[in-house]
Amino acid sequence: MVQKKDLVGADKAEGKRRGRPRAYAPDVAIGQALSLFRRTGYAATSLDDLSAATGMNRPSLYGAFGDKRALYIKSYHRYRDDYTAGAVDIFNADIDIRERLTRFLTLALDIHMTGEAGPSGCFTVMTVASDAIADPEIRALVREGFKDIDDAFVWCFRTAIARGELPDTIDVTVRAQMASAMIYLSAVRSRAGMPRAEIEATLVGAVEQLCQA
Amino acid sequence: MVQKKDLVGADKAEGKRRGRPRAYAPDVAIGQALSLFRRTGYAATSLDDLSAATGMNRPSLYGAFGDKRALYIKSYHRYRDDYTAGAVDIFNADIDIRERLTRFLTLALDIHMTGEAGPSGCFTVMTVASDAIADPEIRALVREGFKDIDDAFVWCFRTAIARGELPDTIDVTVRAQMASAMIYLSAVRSRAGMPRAEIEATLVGAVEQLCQA
DNA sequence: CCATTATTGTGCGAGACGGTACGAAAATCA
DNA sequence: TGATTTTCGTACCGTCTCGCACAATAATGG
Repeated sequence: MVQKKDLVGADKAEGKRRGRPRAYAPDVAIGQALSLFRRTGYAATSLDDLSAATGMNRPSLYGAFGDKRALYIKSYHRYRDDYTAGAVDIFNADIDIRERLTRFLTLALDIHMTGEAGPSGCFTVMTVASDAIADPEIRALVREGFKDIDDAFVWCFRTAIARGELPDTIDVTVRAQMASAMIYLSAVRSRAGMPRAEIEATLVGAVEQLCQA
Repeated sequence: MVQKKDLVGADKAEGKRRGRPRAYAPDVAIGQALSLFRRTGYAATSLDDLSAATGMNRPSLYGAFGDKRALYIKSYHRYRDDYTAGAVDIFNADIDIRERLTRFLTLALDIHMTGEAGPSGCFTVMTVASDAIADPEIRALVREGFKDIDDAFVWCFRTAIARGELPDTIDVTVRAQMASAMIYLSAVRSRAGMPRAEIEATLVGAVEQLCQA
């Protein structure tokens, strides 16, 4: 949970920094903060908890990332970056619609299932369900996140039509949003503690249903 | 937000109580607590907030419902009761599968859209996304809630097959869970602030898709 | 009219919380 | 070595938090 004090490698790109070296790697700390935020949510996660999880004391935490809200937003961006990194391969792969949807939903399930103390679910859904959604900036991030997923699935179905795998009579928008809904299902049920196999079976069945002509 | 001090009618069924009369109606207070919990979540809602929302001071709140956790659980039961009350009519109605699914999803959307300061979403999804999910009892309640909705949709599709509206070759379980997923979509997107018409259009399209032979 | 019962509401106390000031520590630079 | 720069880490502030003690209040019972 806590970073090692030595061998941080914080000064990888830039030349030797002037003062006392940092005892942490900022990107590692963000990852640990993200883990904790995902497990316990925004309000229930204290700065002391974050301090313990990152191995940084509160002032360092504040100095490096700003206040709790700023750290949360940085964690959110980290989450999104991790997510999209995994999605790129699926976009580029030369596979049919069933395979593509399956990979997307499996990727989501993988992410939702991660967590040191049980599955943590989807950070975006966590955020929308928290009081943090009252914050306009966070609200905008969340909506953007949902839209990106919708767009990804729209692209999937359009590509499938272009490849002749589905007729162009289907309602691409509706199918894409139903696929998004299956991600919400994965998020919610994984966090509720339902067994992975059960959720996976549902997703597989949904893919089949969504790929019907 | 705050209950009127007079004309409570707390002593409706039981005979005259002995001591000083209550300045609140317990069921009204639970409803107000539920509203607040739905808006701000478990951790971010303080007893002071609940006190202000119900018009009861903290000691009365504590004496009447126990601590915050107990009040949350009571609020959850209230939410479920309200929900199921609306669902009964839909179960009993002599309507086809499209109409039945539409009514269920519209009922869900109605609930998710309620809230004094914008849509509050689904209390069950809020709970699963909060740190309260670490509590075994609350966890069990949530899973039970999800299962009930699944079962309701399974019943819908089975009934549709029995009425000859759908072939018995469809995967009832998968379709039911996809319908549940559309409820999660309603919950998540309403709280994210997406316009009702947009969500409604998605639900309508999904019903059509789910009722395809 | 007084005792009894039940609730109200002020107000307290110990602790957690977010955030920050300030001196100690550890590096580089001259 | 000594000055400078940057970070670390203790210690602290004001506020909020939950939960409860205790007296005032308002009803009923005799």
